[in-house]
Amino acid sequence: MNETTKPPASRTAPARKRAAGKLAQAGVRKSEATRARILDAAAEIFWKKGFALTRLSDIAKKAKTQSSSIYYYFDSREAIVEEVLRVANDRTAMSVRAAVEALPPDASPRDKLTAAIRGQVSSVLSGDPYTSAHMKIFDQIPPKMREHFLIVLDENAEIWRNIFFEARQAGLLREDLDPAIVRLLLFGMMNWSIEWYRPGRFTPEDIATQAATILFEGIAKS
Amino acid sequence: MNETTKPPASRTAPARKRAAGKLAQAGVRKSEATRARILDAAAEIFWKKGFALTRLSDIAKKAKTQSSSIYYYFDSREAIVEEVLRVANDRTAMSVRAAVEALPPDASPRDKLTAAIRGQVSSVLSGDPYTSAHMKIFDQIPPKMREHFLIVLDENAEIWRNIFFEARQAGLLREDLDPAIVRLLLFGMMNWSIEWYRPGRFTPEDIATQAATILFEGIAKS
DNA sequence: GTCTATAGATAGATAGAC
DNA sequence: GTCTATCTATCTATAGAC
Repeated sequence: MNETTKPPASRTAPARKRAAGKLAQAGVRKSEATRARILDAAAEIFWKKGFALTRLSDIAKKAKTQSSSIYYYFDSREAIVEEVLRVANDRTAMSVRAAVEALPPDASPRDKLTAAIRGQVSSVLSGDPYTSAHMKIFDQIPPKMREHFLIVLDENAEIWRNIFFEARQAGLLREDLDPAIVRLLLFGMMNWSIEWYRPGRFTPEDIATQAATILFEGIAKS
Repeated sequence: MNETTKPPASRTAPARKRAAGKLAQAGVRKSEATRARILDAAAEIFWKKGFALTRLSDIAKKAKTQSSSIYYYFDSREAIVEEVLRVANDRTAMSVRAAVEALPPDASPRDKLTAAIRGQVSSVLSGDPYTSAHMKIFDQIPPKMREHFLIVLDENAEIWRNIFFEARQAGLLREDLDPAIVRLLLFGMMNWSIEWYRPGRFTPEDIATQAATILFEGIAKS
Protein backbone atom coordinates (compact mmCIF):
# COMPACT_ATOMS: atom_id res chain seq x y z
CA MET A 1 0.00 0.00 0.00
CA ASN A 2 3.00 2.25 0.44
CA GLU A 3 6.66 1.84 -0.30
CA THR A 4 7.40 2.35 3.37
CA THR A 5 5.58 -0.87 4.24
CA LYS A 6 7.98 -3.17 2.46
CA PRO A 7 9.84 -5.58 4.70
CA PRO A 8 13.08 -4.27 6.25
CA ALA A 9 16.29 -6.10 5.48
CA SER A 10 16.43 -7.43 9.02
CA ARG A 11 13.28 -9.54 8.76
CA THR A 12 13.89 -13.13 9.77
CA ALA A 13 10.54 -14.95 9.62
CA PRO A 14 11.60 -18.31 8.15
CA ALA A 15 8.64 -18.71 5.85
CA ARG A 16 9.28 -15.31 4.30
CA LYS A 17 12.75 -16.41 3.32
CA ARG A 18 11.27 -19.39 1.56
CA ALA A 19 8.81 -17.25 -0.38
CA ALA A 20 11.54 -14.83 -1.37
CA GLY A 21 13.64 -17.74 -2.53
CA LYS A 22 10.91 -19.01 -4.80
CA LEU A 23 10.30 -15.60 -6.32
CA ALA A 24 6.86 -16.79 -7.41
CA GLN A 25 5.54 -13.66 -9.08
CA ALA A 26 1.84 -13.97 -8.30
CA GLY A 27 2.59 -15.50 -4.91
CA VAL A 28 4.79 -12.60 -3.89
CA ARG A 29 2.03 -10.22 -4.78
CA LYS A 30 -0.60 -12.02 -2.77
CA SER A 31 1.85 -12.37 0.06
CA GLU A 32 2.59 -8.66 0.06
CA ALA A 33 -1.10 -7.84 0.00
CA THR A 34 -1.83 -10.04 2.99
CA ARG A 35 1.11 -8.65 4.86
CA ALA A 36 -0.09 -5.11 4.19
CA ARG A 37 -3.58 -6.02 5.36
CA ILE A 38 -2.18 -7.34 8.63
CA LEU A 39 -0.05 -4.25 9.12
CA ASP A 40 -2.92 -1.86 8.35
CA ALA A 41 -5.19 -3.75 10.74
CA ALA A 42 -2.51 -3.69 13.42
CA ALA A 43 -2.00 0.06 13.08
CA GLU A 44 -5.70 0.71 13.47
CA ILE A 45 -6.12 -1.51 16.50
CA PHE A 46 -2.98 -0.26 18.20
CA TRP A 47 -4.38 3.22 17.68
CA LYS A 48 -7.75 2.40 19.21
CA LYS A 49 -6.81 0.02 22.01
CA GLY A 50 -3.19 0.75 22.78
CA PHE A 51 -0.23 -1.56 22.73
CA ALA A 52 -0.86 -4.01 25.54
CA LEU A 53 -4.60 -4.38 24.97
CA THR A 54 -4.17 -5.27 21.32
CA ARG A 55 -4.48 -9.01 20.77
CA LEU A 56 -3.16 -10.87 17.80
CA SER A 57 -6.65 -12.26 17.45
CA ASP A 58 -8.01 -8.71 17.05
CA ILE A 59 -5.52 -8.01 14.31
CA ALA A 60 -6.20 -11.32 12.62
CA LYS A 61 -9.93 -10.75 12.67
CA LYS A 62 -9.70 -7.30 11.12
CA ALA A 63 -7.22 -8.57 8.53
CA LYS A 64 -9.48 -11.52 7.76
CA THR A 65 -6.95 -14.17 8.64
CA GLN A 66 -5.92 -16.28 11.66
CA SER A 67 -3.68 -15.45 14.58
CA SER A 68 -1.38 -18.27 13.66
CA SER A 69 -1.17 -17.12 10.04
CA ILE A 70 0.29 -13.84 11.21
CA TYR A 71 3.44 -15.73 12.17
CA TYR A 72 4.02 -16.49 8.53
CA TYR A 73 4.59 -12.76 8.02
CA PHE A 74 5.97 -11.56 11.32
CA ASP A 75 8.25 -13.10 13.89
CA SER A 76 6.32 -11.77 16.84
CA ARG A 77 3.82 -9.27 18.10
CA GLU A 78 6.64 -6.85 18.80
CA ALA A 79 7.90 -7.13 15.24
CA ILE A 80 4.51 -5.85 14.08
CA VAL A 81 4.62 -2.86 16.41
CA GLU A 82 8.11 -2.08 15.32
CA GLU A 83 7.12 -1.94 11.69
CA VAL A 84 4.05 0.16 12.41
CA LEU A 85 6.23 2.67 14.22
CA ARG A 86 8.81 2.62 11.47
CA VAL A 87 6.21 3.44 8.85
CA ALA A 88 4.69 6.14 11.07
CA ASN A 89 8.06 7.81 11.60
CA ASP A 90 8.74 7.77 7.87
CA ARG A 91 5.40 9.30 7.05
CA THR A 92 5.61 12.11 9.57
CA ALA A 93 9.17 12.96 8.60
CA MET A 94 8.16 12.95 4.96
CA SER A 95 5.15 15.19 5.62
CA VAL A 96 7.34 17.78 7.36
CA ARG A 97 10.05 17.61 4.74
CA ALA A 98 7.61 17.87 1.85
CA ALA A 99 5.95 20.94 3.35
CA VAL A 100 9.28 22.69 3.78
CA GLU A 101 10.67 21.68 0.42
CA ALA A 102 7.57 22.90 -1.38
CA LEU A 103 8.57 26.44 -0.40
CA PRO A 104 10.52 28.67 -2.80
CA PRO A 105 14.26 28.48 -2.15
CA ASP A 106 14.36 32.02 -0.72
CA ALA A 107 11.69 31.34 1.89
CA SER A 108 12.30 33.03 5.24
CA PRO A 109 13.03 31.04 8.42
CA ARG A 110 9.59 31.98 9.65
CA ASP A 111 7.97 30.62 6.48
CA LYS A 112 9.93 27.41 6.87
CA LEU A 113 8.96 26.98 10.49
CA THR A 114 5.32 27.66 9.65
CA ALA A 115 5.41 25.12 6.86
CA ALA A 116 7.06 22.54 9.11
CA ILE A 117 4.34 23.04 11.73
CA ARG A 118 1.70 22.56 9.06
CA GLY A 119 3.42 19.38 7.91
CA GLN A 120 3.70 17.94 11.38
CA VAL A 121 0.18 18.82 12.55
CA SER A 122 -1.42 17.57 9.38
CA SER A 123 0.43 14.29 9.85
CA VAL A 124 -0.55 13.98 13.51
CA LEU A 125 -4.21 14.84 12.91
CA SER A 126 -4.62 13.23 9.50
CA GLY A 127 -6.37 10.20 10.92
CA ASP A 128 -3.71 8.01 9.35
CA PRO A 129 -3.75 4.84 11.46
CA TYR A 130 0.06 4.59 11.49
CA THR A 131 0.85 8.09 12.71
CA SER A 132 -2.12 8.00 15.08
CA ALA A 133 -0.97 4.68 16.48
CA HIS A 134 2.52 6.09 16.89
CA MET A 135 1.28 8.95 19.08
CA LYS A 136 -0.92 6.64 21.08
CA ILE A 137 1.41 3.76 21.83
CA PHE A 138 4.85 5.32 21.90
CA ASP A 139 5.13 5.33 25.66
CA GLN A 140 3.45 1.98 26.05
CA ILE A 141 6.08 -0.05 24.27
CA PRO A 142 8.92 -1.94 25.99
CA PRO A 143 11.79 0.37 27.02
CA LYS A 144 14.28 -1.27 24.64
CA MET A 145 12.10 -0.50 21.67
CA ARG A 146 11.36 3.01 22.87
CA GLU A 147 15.05 3.75 23.10
CA HIS A 148 15.54 2.60 19.54
CA PHE A 149 12.78 4.82 18.22
CA LEU A 150 13.91 7.77 20.29
CA ILE A 151 17.06 7.65 18.19
CA VAL A 152 15.01 7.52 15.00
CA LEU A 153 12.87 10.41 16.24
CA ASP A 154 15.98 12.35 17.08
CA GLU A 155 17.33 11.85 13.59
CA ASN A 156 14.06 13.12 12.18
CA ALA A 157 14.25 16.13 14.52
CA GLU A 158 17.37 17.25 12.65
CA ILE A 159 15.23 19.26 10.24
CA TRP A 160 13.61 21.06 13.18
CA ARG A 161 16.96 21.82 14.75
CA ASN A 162 18.18 23.28 11.48
CA ILE A 163 15.13 25.47 11.09
CA PHE A 164 15.45 26.75 14.64
CA PHE A 165 19.15 27.40 14.09
CA GLU A 166 18.39 29.43 10.98
CA ALA A 167 15.66 31.32 12.83
CA ARG A 168 18.06 32.18 15.59
CA GLN A 169 20.75 33.28 13.14
CA ALA A 170 18.17 35.50 11.49
CA GLY A 171 17.39 37.12 14.84
CA LEU A 172 13.89 35.67 14.98
CA LEU A 173 14.37 34.09 18.40
CA ARG A 174 14.34 36.07 21.64
CA GLU A 175 17.57 35.76 23.60
CA ASP A 176 15.80 34.74 26.81
CA LEU A 177 14.41 31.56 25.25
CA ASP A 178 16.31 28.31 24.85
CA PRO A 179 15.91 26.93 21.31
CA ALA A 180 15.78 23.31 22.46
CA ILE A 181 13.12 24.03 25.09
CA VAL A 182 11.09 26.04 22.60
CA ARG A 183 11.28 23.22 20.10
CA LEU A 184 10.08 20.70 22.69
CA LEU A 185 7.25 22.94 23.89
CA LEU A 186 6.21 23.35 20.27
CA PHE A 187 6.25 19.59 19.86
CA GLY A 188 3.97 19.42 22.87
CA MET A 189 1.45 21.75 21.26
CA MET A 190 1.53 19.75 18.04
CA ASN A 191 1.75 16.17 19.25
CA TRP A 192 -0.59 16.43 22.21
CA SER A 193 -3.32 17.77 19.91
CA ILE A 194 -4.29 14.21 19.04
CA GLU A 195 -5.46 13.85 22.64
CA TRP A 196 -8.21 16.40 22.19
CA TYR A 197 -8.69 17.19 18.50
CA ARG A 198 -11.93 16.02 16.90
CA PRO A 199 -12.92 16.96 13.34
CA GLY A 200 -15.56 19.67 13.41
CA ARG A 201 -15.43 23.42 13.61
CA PHE A 202 -11.67 23.51 13.09
CA THR A 203 -9.41 21.76 10.60
CA PRO A 204 -5.87 20.55 11.27
CA GLU A 205 -4.74 23.55 9.23
CA ASP A 206 -6.58 25.86 11.62
CA ILE A 207 -4.84 24.22 14.55
CA ALA A 208 -1.47 24.57 12.85
CA THR A 209 -2.17 28.24 12.13
CA GLN A 210 -3.13 28.98 15.72
CA ALA A 211 -0.08 27.12 17.01
CA ALA A 212 2.18 29.09 14.66
CA THR A 213 0.56 32.37 15.70
CA ILE A 214 1.13 31.60 19.36
CA LEU A 215 4.68 30.49 18.69
CA PHE A 216 5.66 33.65 16.81
CA GLU A 217 3.56 36.36 18.39
CA GLY A 218 1.85 34.98 21.47
CA ILE A 219 -1.74 35.52 22.47
CA ALA A 220 -1.42 39.16 23.55
CA LYS A 221 -2.71 41.94 21.37
CA SER A 222 0.28 43.95 20.22
CA MET B 1 -0.18 9.75 53.71
CA ASN B 2 -2.59 12.32 52.30
CA GLU B 3 -6.22 13.08 52.87
CA THR B 4 -6.88 12.44 49.22
CA THR B 5 -5.95 8.78 49.64
CA LYS B 6 -8.82 7.90 51.92
CA PRO B 7 -11.28 5.39 50.51
CA PRO B 8 -14.10 6.79 48.37
CA ALA B 9 -17.69 6.16 49.43
CA SER B 10 -18.13 3.75 46.56
CA ARG B 11 -15.66 1.17 47.81
CA THR B 12 -17.15 -2.28 48.08
CA ALA B 13 -14.39 -4.67 49.11
CA PRO B 14 -16.21 -6.95 51.54
CA ALA B 15 -13.36 -7.18 54.02
CA ARG B 16 -13.15 -3.42 54.27
CA LYS B 17 -16.79 -3.24 55.32
CA ARG B 18 -16.04 -5.69 58.07
CA ALA B 19 -13.10 -3.66 59.34
CA ALA B 20 -15.12 -0.45 59.28
CA GLY B 21 -17.85 -2.20 61.23
CA LYS B 22 -15.45 -3.21 63.97
CA LEU B 23 -13.98 0.28 64.24
CA ALA B 24 -10.92 -1.24 65.87
CA GLN B 25 -8.83 1.86 66.46
CA ALA B 26 -5.34 0.45 66.09
CA GLY B 27 -6.50 -1.91 63.36
CA VAL B 28 -7.94 0.89 61.28
CA ARG B 29 -4.69 2.76 61.51
CA LYS B 30 -2.59 -0.20 60.43
CA SER B 31 -5.10 -0.93 57.71
CA GLU B 32 -4.88 2.61 56.39
CA ALA B 33 -1.11 2.50 56.44
CA THR B 34 -0.98 -0.73 54.47
CA ARG B 35 -3.52 0.57 52.02
CA ALA B 36 -1.48 3.73 51.49
CA ARG B 37 1.66 1.65 50.97
CA ILE B 38 -0.08 -0.35 48.27
CA LEU B 39 -1.39 2.76 46.58
CA ASP B 40 1.98 4.51 46.67
CA ALA B 41 3.66 1.44 45.24
CA ALA B 42 1.02 1.17 42.53
CA ALA B 43 1.46 4.80 41.50
CA GLU B 44 5.18 4.38 41.16
CA ILE B 45 4.99 1.21 39.13
CA PHE B 46 2.21 2.48 36.90
CA TRP B 47 4.40 5.48 36.24
CA LYS B 48 7.45 3.41 35.34
CA LYS B 49 5.90 0.48 33.48
CA GLY B 50 2.55 1.73 32.26
CA PHE B 51 -0.88 0.34 32.94
CA ALA B 52 -0.91 -3.03 31.21
CA LEU B 53 2.64 -4.04 32.11
CA THR B 54 2.10 -3.44 35.81
CA ARG B 55 1.48 -6.70 37.64
CA LEU B 56 -0.20 -7.04 40.98
CA SER B 57 2.87 -8.98 42.04
CA ASP B 58 5.06 -5.95 41.25
CA ILE B 59 2.88 -3.76 43.40
CA ALA B 60 2.75 -6.33 46.19
CA LYS B 61 6.51 -6.71 46.20
CA LYS B 62 7.16 -2.97 46.43
CA ALA B 63 4.50 -2.62 49.12
CA LYS B 64 6.00 -5.56 51.03
CA THR B 65 2.87 -7.66 50.94
CA GLN B 66 1.27 -10.41 48.81
CA SER B 67 -0.76 -10.18 45.62
CA SER B 68 -3.67 -11.87 47.33
CA SER B 69 -3.49 -9.48 50.28
CA ILE B 70 -4.13 -6.61 47.94
CA TYR B 71 -7.65 -7.91 47.47
CA TYR B 72 -8.35 -7.16 51.10
CA TYR B 73 -7.98 -3.48 50.26
CA PHE B 74 -9.09 -3.23 46.64
CA ASP B 75 -11.72 -5.02 44.63
CA SER B 76 -9.56 -5.31 41.53
CA ARG B 77 -6.56 -4.06 39.65
CA GLU B 78 -8.73 -1.45 37.99
CA ALA B 79 -9.95 -0.16 41.33
CA ILE B 80 -6.33 0.61 42.20
CA VAL B 81 -5.76 2.53 38.98
CA GLU B 82 -8.94 4.46 39.51
CA GLU B 83 -7.86 5.62 42.92
CA VAL B 84 -4.37 6.55 41.71
CA LEU B 85 -5.91 8.71 39.01
CA ARG B 86 -8.37 10.24 41.45
CA VAL B 87 -5.56 11.27 43.77
CA ALA B 88 -3.51 12.58 40.85
CA ASN B 89 -6.38 14.72 39.59
CA ASP B 90 -6.94 16.16 43.06
CA ARG B 91 -3.30 17.00 43.50
CA THR B 92 -2.89 18.74 40.15
CA ALA B 93 -6.10 20.71 40.58
CA MET B 94 -4.99 21.72 44.03
CA SER B 95 -1.57 22.79 42.81
CA VAL B 96 -3.11 25.06 40.18
CA ARG B 97 -5.69 26.48 42.55
CA ALA B 98 -3.15 27.11 45.29
CA ALA B 99 -0.84 28.98 42.91
CA VAL B 100 -3.66 31.24 41.74
CA GLU B 101 -5.14 31.82 45.17
CA ALA B 102 -1.77 32.82 46.58
CA LEU B 103 -1.92 35.93 44.41
CA PRO B 104 -3.20 39.25 45.77
CA PRO B 105 -6.90 39.73 45.04
CA ASP B 106 -6.20 42.46 42.49
CA ALA B 107 -3.84 40.32 40.40
CA SER B 108 -4.15 40.81 36.66
CA PRO B 109 -5.46 38.09 34.32
CA ARG B 110 -1.93 37.69 33.03
CA ASP B 111 -0.58 37.18 36.54
CA LYS B 112 -3.27 34.60 37.19
CA LEU B 113 -2.56 32.73 33.99
CA THR B 114 1.16 32.76 34.71
CA ALA B 115 0.56 31.43 38.20
CA ALA B 116 -1.74 28.71 36.91
CA ILE B 117 0.91 27.61 34.41
CA ARG B 118 3.46 27.46 37.20
CA GLY B 119 1.07 25.39 39.31
CA GLN B 120 0.32 22.94 36.54
CA VAL B 121 3.89 22.49 35.30
CA SER B 122 5.27 22.09 38.79
CA SER B 123 2.67 19.39 39.39
CA VAL B 124 3.39 17.60 36.12
CA LEU B 125 7.17 17.72 36.56
CA SER B 126 7.29 17.36 40.34
CA GLY B 127 8.22 13.70 40.19
CA ASP B 128 5.16 12.91 42.29
CA PRO B 129 4.35 9.28 41.46
CA TYR B 130 0.62 9.95 41.28
CA THR B 131 0.66 12.87 38.87
CA SER B 132 3.45 11.26 36.85
CA ALA B 133 1.48 8.03 36.63
CA HIS B 134 -1.58 9.98 35.55
CA MET B 135 0.25 11.52 32.59
CA LYS B 136 1.78 8.20 31.65
CA ILE B 137 -1.21 5.88 31.80
CA PHE B 138 -4.16 8.09 31.02
CA ASP B 139 -4.55 6.84 27.50
CA GLN B 140 -3.71 3.27 28.39
CA ILE B 141 -6.72 2.66 30.59
CA PRO B 142 -9.97 1.02 29.47
CA PRO B 143 -12.25 3.41 27.54
CA LYS B 144 -14.99 3.36 30.19
CA MET B 145 -12.61 4.59 32.82
CA ARG B 146 -11.08 7.17 30.52
CA GLU B 147 -14.49 8.66 29.85
CA HIS B 148 -15.14 8.97 33.54
CA PHE B 149 -11.88 10.79 34.17
CA LEU B 150 -12.33 13.02 31.15
CA ILE B 151 -15.35 14.40 32.97
CA VAL B 152 -13.30 14.91 36.14
CA LEU B 153 -10.57 16.59 34.10
CA ASP B 154 -13.15 18.82 32.48
CA GLU B 155 -14.47 19.87 35.87
CA ASN B 156 -10.95 20.73 36.92
CA ALA B 157 -10.49 22.72 33.72
CA GLU B 158 -13.15 25.15 34.92
CA ILE B 159 -10.51 27.27 36.59
CA TRP B 160 -8.63 27.52 33.29
CA ARG B 161 -11.73 28.48 31.39
CA ASN B 162 -12.45 31.23 33.91
CA ILE B 163 -8.95 32.61 33.66
CA PHE B 164 -9.10 32.64 29.87
CA PHE B 165 -12.50 34.29 29.99
CA GLU B 166 -11.15 37.03 32.24
CA ALA B 167 -8.14 37.45 29.98
CA ARG B 168 -10.35 37.87 26.97
CA GLN B 169 -12.60 40.36 28.78
CA ALA B 170 -9.50 42.32 29.68
CA GLY B 171 -8.48 42.44 26.02
CA LEU B 172 -5.45 40.23 26.56
CA LEU B 173 -6.42 37.73 23.87
CA ARG B 174 -6.05 38.37 20.14
CA GLU B 175 -9.33 38.19 18.28
CA ASP B 176 -8.03 35.74 15.70
CA LEU B 177 -7.36 33.07 18.32
CA ASP B 178 -9.97 30.72 19.76
CA PRO B 179 -9.77 30.58 23.57
CA ALA B 180 -10.56 26.87 23.76
CA ILE B 181 -7.92 25.97 21.18
CA VAL B 182 -5.36 28.17 22.87
CA ARG B 183 -6.11 26.53 26.20
CA LEU B 184 -5.66 23.06 24.71
CA LEU B 185 -2.43 23.99 22.93
CA LEU B 186 -1.17 25.38 26.23
CA PHE B 187 -2.11 22.11 27.91
CA GLY B 188 -0.05 20.36 25.24
CA MET B 189 3.03 22.43 26.06
CA MET B 190 2.60 21.75 29.76
CA ASN B 191 1.47 18.14 29.88
CA TRP B 192 3.69 16.80 27.13
CA SER B 193 6.75 18.13 28.94
CA ILE B 194 6.87 14.97 31.03
CA GLU B 195 7.77 13.11 27.85
CA TRP B 196 11.06 14.93 27.51
CA TYR B 197 11.87 16.80 30.70
CA ARG B 198 14.78 15.54 32.78
CA PRO B 199 16.12 17.38 35.82
CA GLY B 200 19.35 19.17 34.94
CA ARG B 201 20.09 22.52 33.43
CA PHE B 202 16.50 23.69 33.71
CA THR B 203 13.99 23.53 36.55
CA PRO B 204 10.24 23.04 36.18
CA GLU B 205 9.94 26.75 36.99
CA ASP B 206 12.20 27.57 34.03
CA ILE B 207 10.00 25.48 31.77
CA ALA B 208 6.88 27.20 33.08
CA THR B 209 8.48 30.60 32.52
CA GLN B 210 9.44 29.79 28.94
CA ALA B 211 5.98 28.40 28.24
CA ALA B 212 4.37 31.53 29.65
CA THR B 213 6.69 33.76 27.62
CA ILE B 214 5.79 31.93 24.44
CA LEU B 215 2.12 32.02 25.28
CA PHE B 216 1.99 35.76 25.89
CA GLU B 217 4.60 37.16 23.58
CA GLY B 218 5.80 34.45 21.23
CA ILE B 219 9.38 33.72 20.28
CA ALA B 220 9.89 36.71 17.99
CA LYS B 221 11.89 39.70 19.11
CA SER B 222 9.50 42.63 19.36
C1' DG C 1 -0.05 -19.86 2.51
C1' DT C 2 -3.74 -21.21 5.66
C1' DC C 3 -5.94 -24.00 9.13
C1' DT C 4 -6.57 -26.90 13.50
C1' DA C 5 -4.83 -28.11 17.66
C1' DT C 6 -2.26 -27.32 21.44
C1' DA C 7 1.82 -26.35 24.12
C1' DG C 8 3.57 -23.26 27.57
C1' DA C 9 3.43 -19.45 30.42
C1' DT C 10 1.41 -15.96 33.14
C1' DA C 11 -1.60 -13.29 35.78
C1' DG C 12 -6.02 -11.91 37.98
C1' DA C 13 -8.91 -13.51 41.31
C1' DT C 14 -10.86 -16.70 45.03
C1' DA C 15 -10.98 -20.13 49.04
C1' DG C 16 -9.89 -21.06 53.33
C1' DA C 17 -6.49 -21.91 57.11
C1' DC C 18 -4.37 -19.33 60.62
C1' DG D 1 -5.19 -9.00 58.17
C1' DT D 2 -1.99 -12.22 55.96
C1' DC D 3 -0.55 -16.51 53.87
C1' DT D 4 -0.62 -20.83 50.84
C1' DA D 5 -2.70 -23.07 47.32
C1' DT D 6 -5.22 -23.10 43.35
C1' DC D 7 -8.78 -22.14 39.90
C1' DT D 8 -9.68 -20.14 35.60
C1' DA D 9 -9.01 -17.51 31.77
C1' DT D 10 -6.28 -15.73 28.27
C1' DC D 11 -2.72 -15.06 25.14
C1' DT D 12 1.63 -15.73 22.50
C1' DA D 13 3.77 -18.88 19.87
C1' DT D 14 4.68 -23.49 17.67
C1' DA D 15 3.71 -28.05 15.28
C1' DG D 16 2.10 -30.15 11.62
C1' DA D 17 -1.67 -31.46 8.32
C1' DC D 18 -3.45 -29.86 4.04
